[in-house]
Amino acid sequence: MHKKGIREVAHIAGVSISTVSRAFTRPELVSEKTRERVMEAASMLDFNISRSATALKSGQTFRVALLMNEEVTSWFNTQVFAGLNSVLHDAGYDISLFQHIDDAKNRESFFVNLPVLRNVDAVFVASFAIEPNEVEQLRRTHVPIIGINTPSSSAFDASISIDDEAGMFRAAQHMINLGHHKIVYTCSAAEESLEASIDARGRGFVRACEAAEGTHDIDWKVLSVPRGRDFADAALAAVLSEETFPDAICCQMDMMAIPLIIKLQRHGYYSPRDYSIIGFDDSAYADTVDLTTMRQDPFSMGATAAKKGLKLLRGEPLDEPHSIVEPRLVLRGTDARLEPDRPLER
Amino acid sequence: MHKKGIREVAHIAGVSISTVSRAFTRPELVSEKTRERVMEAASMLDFNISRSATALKSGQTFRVALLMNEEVTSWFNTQVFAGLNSVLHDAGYDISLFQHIDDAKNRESFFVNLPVLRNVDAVFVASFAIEPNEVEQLRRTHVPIIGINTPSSSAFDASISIDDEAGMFRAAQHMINLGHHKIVYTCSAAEESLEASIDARGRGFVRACEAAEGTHDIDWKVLSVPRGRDFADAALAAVLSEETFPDAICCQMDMMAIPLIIKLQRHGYYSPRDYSIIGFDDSAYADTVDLTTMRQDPFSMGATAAKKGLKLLRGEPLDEPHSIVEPRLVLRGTDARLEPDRPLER
DNA sequence: TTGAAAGCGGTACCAT
DNA sequence: ATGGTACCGCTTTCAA
Repeated sequence: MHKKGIREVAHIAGVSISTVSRAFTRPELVSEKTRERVMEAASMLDFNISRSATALKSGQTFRVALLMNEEVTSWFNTQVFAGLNSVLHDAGYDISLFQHIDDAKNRESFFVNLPVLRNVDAVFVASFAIEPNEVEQLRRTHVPIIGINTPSSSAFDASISIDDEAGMFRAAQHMINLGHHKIVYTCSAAEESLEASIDARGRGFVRACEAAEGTHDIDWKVLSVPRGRDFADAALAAVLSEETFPDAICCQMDMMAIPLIIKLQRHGYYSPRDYSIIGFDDSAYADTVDLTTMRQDPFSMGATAAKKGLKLLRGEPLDEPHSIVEPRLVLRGTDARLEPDRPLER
Repeated sequence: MHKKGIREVAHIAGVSISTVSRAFTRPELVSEKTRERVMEAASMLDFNISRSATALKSGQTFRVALLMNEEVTSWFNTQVFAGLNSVLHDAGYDISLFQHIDDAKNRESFFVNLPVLRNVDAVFVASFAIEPNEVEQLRRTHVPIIGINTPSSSAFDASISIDDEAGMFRAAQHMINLGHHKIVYTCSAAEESLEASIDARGRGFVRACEAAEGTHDIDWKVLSVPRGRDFADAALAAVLSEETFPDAICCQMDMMAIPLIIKLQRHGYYSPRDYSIIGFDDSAYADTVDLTTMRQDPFSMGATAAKKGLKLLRGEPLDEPHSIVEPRLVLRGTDARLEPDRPLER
């Protein structure tokens, strides 16, 4: 009872290995009692069909690659991963996670060695742009490539993206509609080499402000701070060192907005009493600090991407290969109308 | 150029398939120029060694299972996953993620069908207890089983756990040393059926308080609220409805402490002015709210577990199969000495 | 309904 | 240094 292979099971059950195989994968082709005997023998020997062998025989790998910049531990990436896994795991696929593709070295090595070549059935790209030549490299895998929040979707077989620009446009518009005059957008600077999906948000802000300039008395400004650990503190400093404190702050993401709210309190500025602030994401603690924000749902984006990938793998047609989802304004407590005749007291 | 197998590469390079195989897996056994020819042919045909075939031949699956209760999206689980992946990915292993093993249905189905049987090289169990009979089931996989923050480590081949009880003991002790009199512990109630690692924290709190009763004038209490989405609000209500507001709050985790700090402000209670509060985890935003807390590092626990798993897979001995790590007190701004002669003003 | 046998794409032993 | 060749464990015709 040392070797627990399909042969041993077949032998114990008194059938051929073909029958054992069928008992597991196409039970309807095997007679009731034969199947029972097989299953009994199998559980006696702790036998189970080997996915490796199935994979080899079928030509599939039952594995997909997920490429992301930064860590999987960021809110967005975690949600996307969980969403993908929620669909793919049950479909029999494992996710091979390639992190930090934003790092030049990793990136180079990934696209040159292409470890996924012949080793995954599909590739998912989360949240960053890939260069045309990199797309070309990826194409060599000859498997479906699905984008999730990638700046351009043209290179992908399918994609799902959130409309970052429209979302932030809407956020800024909301601030403008509230009657605010001095509006700032706080963001961490875009990576030089690597356009991320998130950078579109800044454009939405600018567009909304420019569009409103004719009809509203507004003074707007983009406060861009370096990336890195303490981008929130940098943003705080940037805001506090403005000549006049803003009425309204649009934040690139909740992870920027939440620290700002908390730390501005220590400097005597309370929202919505002294200023309105709006985030983007609706991520952890947004509800706790009562943050008005633009909600997106990366978990469901991951799940949707996975479903598209699965269809592609089965050769089924996609009714909508490239979908765009709109973030939704979630009104909570950090936005308030600026009353023109009742100036802020401090 | 349709079939891009090892034979085609061998043919184009004018060598045998053995040589192609060696060129990839044992390059030092192949002459310089031969290797070049092989690699050229390979890249021409977009060829790469198939992991499925390697897996089949080697008897390994190059896959490990990660079992967790709840979602992978929780702070702890995400960090553990990332830590595991940081080591395992480069070692050539993918992680097959089984979530929600806390759900009775999933649990039953998992341990009965045992989908991992013969399909993973190791099993990692994150943060929950498994019953003796479940361990027995798992044992049928005949692969190393590694525990991460599992209440008992005896059933595992290796484990790494954080000393939750000692950590909270220390946290409570710190509050006591600060001179606080009325100390509460806020926690979400333990799952009936499923002892989680985290439940040991409550015991640490109780032990610290009981030990101090003789020498200190303290009044302590455990405030347990139901699990679920709004456990933090429930804890808030529990704290506010105490007969006297506590001097000190020990929280089961930062996710409890952070909302408490923020929401107690709205009720006029500020830390450390009106009370001290200490968390557990040092998770996201703990630094932002300046929370004094007990730090643990689940990422590195994941990485350590992965390294142990890898050693086990190689048959190497473990110098310390079961390790315990101590959480560390991180002093920040939410704890302060209670001055006996200067009672709290409000 | 069941069995025999040919691979799937590598690896590694044994020769040369 | 390189080639020939049995497998690894399963799936899937094709026959019986």
